[in-house]
Amino acid sequence: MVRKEIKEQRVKGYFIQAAKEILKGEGLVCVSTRNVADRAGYSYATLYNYFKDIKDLVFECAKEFIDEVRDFVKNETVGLTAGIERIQVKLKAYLNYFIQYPGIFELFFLERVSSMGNNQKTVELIYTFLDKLCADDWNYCIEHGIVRADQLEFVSDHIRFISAGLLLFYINRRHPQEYGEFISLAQARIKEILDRYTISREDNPR
Amino acid sequence: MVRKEIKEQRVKGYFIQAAKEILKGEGLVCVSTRNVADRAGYSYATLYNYFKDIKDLVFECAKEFIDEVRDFVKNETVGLTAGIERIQVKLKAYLNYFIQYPGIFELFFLERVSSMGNNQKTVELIYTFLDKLCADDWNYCIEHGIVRADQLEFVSDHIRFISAGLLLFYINRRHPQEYGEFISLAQARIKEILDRYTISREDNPR
DNA sequence: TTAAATATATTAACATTGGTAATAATATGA
DNA sequence: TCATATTATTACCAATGTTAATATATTTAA
Repeated sequence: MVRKEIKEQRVKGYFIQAAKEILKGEGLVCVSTRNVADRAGYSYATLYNYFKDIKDLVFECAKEFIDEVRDFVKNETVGLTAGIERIQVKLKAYLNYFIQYPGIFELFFLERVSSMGNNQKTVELIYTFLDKLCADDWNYCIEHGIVRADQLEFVSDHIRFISAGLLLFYINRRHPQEYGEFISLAQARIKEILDRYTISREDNPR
Repeated sequence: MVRKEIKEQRVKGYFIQAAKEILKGEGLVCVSTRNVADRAGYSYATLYNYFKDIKDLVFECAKEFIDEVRDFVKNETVGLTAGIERIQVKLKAYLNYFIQYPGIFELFFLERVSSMGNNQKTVELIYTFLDKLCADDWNYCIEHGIVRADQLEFVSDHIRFISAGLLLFYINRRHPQEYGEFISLAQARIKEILDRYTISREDNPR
């Protein structure tokens, strides 16, 4: 019966919505069965009719947040054409999203892998997400001789590590203390990496 | 009375020792009042006569682990003289320590800042630790014109961010999957950064 | 040395978690 | 309408952090 599945998806959605709201507002630590169920308008035990356990629910949220980050970044880059400059804008938006919702940074990068059970696919999705986000731009850069194809992996990995490191210290350790300082620091650092691994237009033979 | 304080320190030490063992072996998640007290040979409530709460105990451990990492790194660099090569060796040892004891990485970098209460000094100690570890070497490099003084902060920060990012993805996300791959990746990346910000001996005017 | 005072440790209890099983309520189909 | 299947809830359990009351050592003073 299809009607049954529609209903099931609907109720699942209520729980996911509630958990997402808590994650965004109060962070992972506040996502408890009681808390989520209260907000969804159900008893906490009902949650177990729709999710294996609380981690299962949290990872359903993660999946949806991936789309949300993508949309957020897309929204910040409307009208821009592919290339190094757009990578910088995308990265800024990417960092800003996690600063706005530290709970989601926590969920994406800090949550213990042990607690993810069989959600390895979601973990992989998160890991490769930044690369996919900038894939068009990297392709453009390679096609136009702005980045050497054999250096692509190194530079994109480098940016991934730096971004995670920056966010980790800013969100989790308050270094630097001010947002303005963080963002200018981050941008300078990203610019430096991109400069290092790109061939400027003047030098570009084509 | 001094005797009283000696005894107090002694019992405190038993709890800290027990907690450290659990942290090293099973990680932060297993450090519970009951678990620690059992291992220390006391009731769980006794713990509260010596520590404000469980986080207080955990941060006492953190302080001791800082010394432990320092010793570990020192031990791996006996006989080496100050300079870029020693920084590389120190960084390798630093990374290896956290890979050997992921629970301590978790404690140092992943534990929520909110749960640290008034231990801001310890947080600061952890944050500046890597710089202090390499301070002699950086000084040597500046004095010998190997590193430009005005670039020191940038490069040492860069290394901090990259190290944290590398460890985060390896320990918490299993990327890359193999230790061998991780260490060669990490070393290549650190070497690249150091090369970029150092003036090679041949180029060195002195 | 022994009784009072102090310090230390333990038990009992509470609240909050995640999670399960039995039960109640509701919807579905003949 | 009534039996059946589905869905939600209550009542529980075990583990956690934490506190208060109580028991047990230890020290101090007579």
